[in-house]
Amino acid sequence: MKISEIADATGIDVDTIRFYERKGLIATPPRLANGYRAYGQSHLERLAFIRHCRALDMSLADIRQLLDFMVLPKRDCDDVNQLVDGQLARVKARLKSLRALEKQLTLLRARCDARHSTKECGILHELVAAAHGEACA
Amino acid sequence: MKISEIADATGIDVDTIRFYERKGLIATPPRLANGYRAYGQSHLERLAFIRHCRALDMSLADIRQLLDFMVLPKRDCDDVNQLVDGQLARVKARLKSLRALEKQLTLLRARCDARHSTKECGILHELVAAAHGEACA
DNA sequence: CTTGACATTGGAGCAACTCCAGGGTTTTTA
DNA sequence: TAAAAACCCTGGAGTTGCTCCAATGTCAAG
Repeated sequence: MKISEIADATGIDVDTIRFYERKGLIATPPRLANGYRAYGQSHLERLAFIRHCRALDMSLADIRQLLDFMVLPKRDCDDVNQLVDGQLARVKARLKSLRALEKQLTLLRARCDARHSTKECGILHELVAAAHGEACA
Repeated sequence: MKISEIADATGIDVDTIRFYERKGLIATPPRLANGYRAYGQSHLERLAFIRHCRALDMSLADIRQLLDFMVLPKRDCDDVNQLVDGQLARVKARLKSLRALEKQLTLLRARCDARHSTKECGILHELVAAAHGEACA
């Protein structure tokens, strides 16, 4: 497989694949006579795995760990569990703060629907006032 | 005010304040005889405003726009509204994808509670299988 | 035989900081 | 009073996960 073919097969950008190689996430593939990278089944599987984990928003560092776990089976999989737990915790935390954010922004947006001069803009007023309040709190 | 004082007052890191200055988000403050930056009330307000907007997860580019709107009042504040709407849309989209993510991760996590060899780890199996499915879909 | 699509490399750029070295200044403490 | 700690300065590098670029080489089709 040439790089664009494996890119199509995995849905990962060509540049990104080369980037993963530089980062050591995938093995450097053998080359054809012309110097083109020649990928095989193992690369495809590894890249598909990476893509799936990235879709779960895992960091490359975490993914690297998971890949290591697979290659070097340790005594137990507590490490894997911890990793997923950590990721889940991060996602939950981010969800919480985003929900608060949505509320704030919705309130803010409600401040301005009618008025029509920037000087009088309810949103800007609100932002300034809120900033004031925060600075002096 | 010296930089660490305004940093304390606004809750923004000293390095970040200098970074904002380099980026042109705040005016370059006058200097004391010894070359230290000397901030005044206007800087404080502007920084507090920036901090508040950052807390709403707005980009520096958006914040720059808001600051411009305040200084140069235009005919109406549709621009401000659009900006906030855009931000709200981004937050909502991110929330949606994070909720899906949370579900996925929770399911994944449920795969492994008991088994205890990495070779047998339900999570890893699941990730590999899912990646397979995706690659062949 | 030229045109176009692909491949290679190294390096720069993005956001939004964060940290560092290597210097100078001011304040505190012994 | 002197040494130590805490602050300030600058310019630049590092972070994450790509993304895009130029300059060059290779290959398939019309």
